[in-house]
Amino acid sequence: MEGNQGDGSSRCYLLDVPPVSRPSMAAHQMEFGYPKESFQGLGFVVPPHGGPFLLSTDAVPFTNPTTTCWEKSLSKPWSNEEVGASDPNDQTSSSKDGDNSWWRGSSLEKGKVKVKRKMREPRFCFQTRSDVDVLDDGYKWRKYGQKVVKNSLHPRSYYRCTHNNCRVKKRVERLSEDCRMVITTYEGRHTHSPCDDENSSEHECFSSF
DNA sequence: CGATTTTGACCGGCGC
DNA sequence: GCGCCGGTCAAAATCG
Repeated sequence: MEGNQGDGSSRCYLLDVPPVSRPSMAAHQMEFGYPKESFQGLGFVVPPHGGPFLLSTDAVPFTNPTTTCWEKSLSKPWSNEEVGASDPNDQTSSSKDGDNSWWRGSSLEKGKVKVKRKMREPRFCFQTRSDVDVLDDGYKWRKYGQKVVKNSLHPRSYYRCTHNNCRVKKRVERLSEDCRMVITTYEGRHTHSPCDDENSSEHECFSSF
């Protein structure tokens, strides 16, 4: 167990999103409460365009008592078999096997080895207090599944970035103890900037990182 | 009409 | 080896 997942670059952060938060938070998004350097210091893998994911309009700093930040313990160490590079920053690893077709890629040879796609993608887990499930982080997501998981009363939703070359995924689930708390887990890194998706001028600020 | 969501089935990994 | 569980696929339904 140990020694294998110490590397798991999964971090969790707790943010506090005011109840008025709407699916369009991005309209008035702002950087977390802290500079992106903070994330890097924590082992955060910053997406190509800069900072990680922008979420809350009311992000609280780590020093705030209501904020928790923990490293997500992975039951599965995301075996990084050969996906090699072992460096999540190595973007080539993600572009080599997927040739951008996440939706058709595996439809073929269904009976065969599905894929050894157990690559260790960087994962960030945010715990936010919000009444909306999907926080608008500037990217466009498409839901591809929903599952009821064992330890949670609420179903977990699976989303993928709709951008062509981007295979970033995210899982969204609510805490069973507190249905106002939403846990969003991002997996992978975007190969594009948010405004690339939305092409809505509102997001231009994203690319400034 | 195209894009997105829903939903059940399928598959692989892991624990027992 | 078997069963459980999480994650993904894909067809159908729904939405804009």
